[in-house]
Amino acid sequence: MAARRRPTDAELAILRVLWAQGPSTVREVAEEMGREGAYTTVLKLLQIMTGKGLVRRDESARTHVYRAARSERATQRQLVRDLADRAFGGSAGRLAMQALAARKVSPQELAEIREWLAEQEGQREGA
Amino acid sequence: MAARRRPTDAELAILRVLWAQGPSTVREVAEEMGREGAYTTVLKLLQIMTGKGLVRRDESARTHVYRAARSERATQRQLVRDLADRAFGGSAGRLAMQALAARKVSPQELAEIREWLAEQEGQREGA
DNA sequence: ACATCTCTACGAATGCCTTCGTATAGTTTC
DNA sequence: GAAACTATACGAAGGCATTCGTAGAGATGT
Repeated sequence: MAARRRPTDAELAILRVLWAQGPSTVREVAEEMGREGAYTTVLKLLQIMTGKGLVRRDESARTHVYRAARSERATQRQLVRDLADRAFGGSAGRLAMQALAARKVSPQELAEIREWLAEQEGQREGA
Repeated sequence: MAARRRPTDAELAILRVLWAQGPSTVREVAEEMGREGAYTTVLKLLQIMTGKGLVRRDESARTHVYRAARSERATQRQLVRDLADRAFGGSAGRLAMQALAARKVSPQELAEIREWLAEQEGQREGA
């Protein structure tokens, strides 16, 4: 198995479009990205990403359709783990704390965290 | 002012040593990093990092002493913001949730999060 | 003084990322 | 069927990251 590398910036930008729009053609991706992506640049990136296994390509039609190989969720988890390892001594908890301190957190997110915390405590008591 | 770029992997590895050990010579950094860093490689990196403003160099002695220009905290915050922007639509809260889901969180970290949450709610009620 | 050790500086090689231009082939329109 | 359009493939350039070798200045020990 190949060691998993994290997506580069340009690759991530493309993945974001694919996650938001679902399977897309080169043109659809390029247009969504606006001036940031000349058509052939996006095409080249998608070809490279296909080689890396970051996206899957449907070649049944002449105009190929690309989709993200891994879910947004899974990719986010990978990126978080990676950052935790590189800059937080492997501690996801400390990373989370920095994230909470770094920006305003919406009420909804606050509720989710409260819920998560309650879940954790429930497990603790249950054990 | 130059736009702030995030430290590369190799740069971050060196910064970790400087944060842990405090101001250090090239040799001290290289030895701490073990076989990962041939002496001149570390030297070159530190020279480049000096140019970028990532580290400060004390040249008063023949053997230069390097220290991190920014605190570990501040750098972590920058990296978290950066990742939030690139992969979480700018939402630090969602990043935090993924971090909490990604790895086991220690009891101490759990306590810190509980504390943070209480603080948030206190602010809300106080307002 | 000489050999030896340590330090910095510099250059160059390698490889990846990103971008874009051009070639080529299939499709549509008149 | 010719022209115009749209698609993929490919190559190459430019830049940055990373690594290491070598040169040369300064210190040290005998």
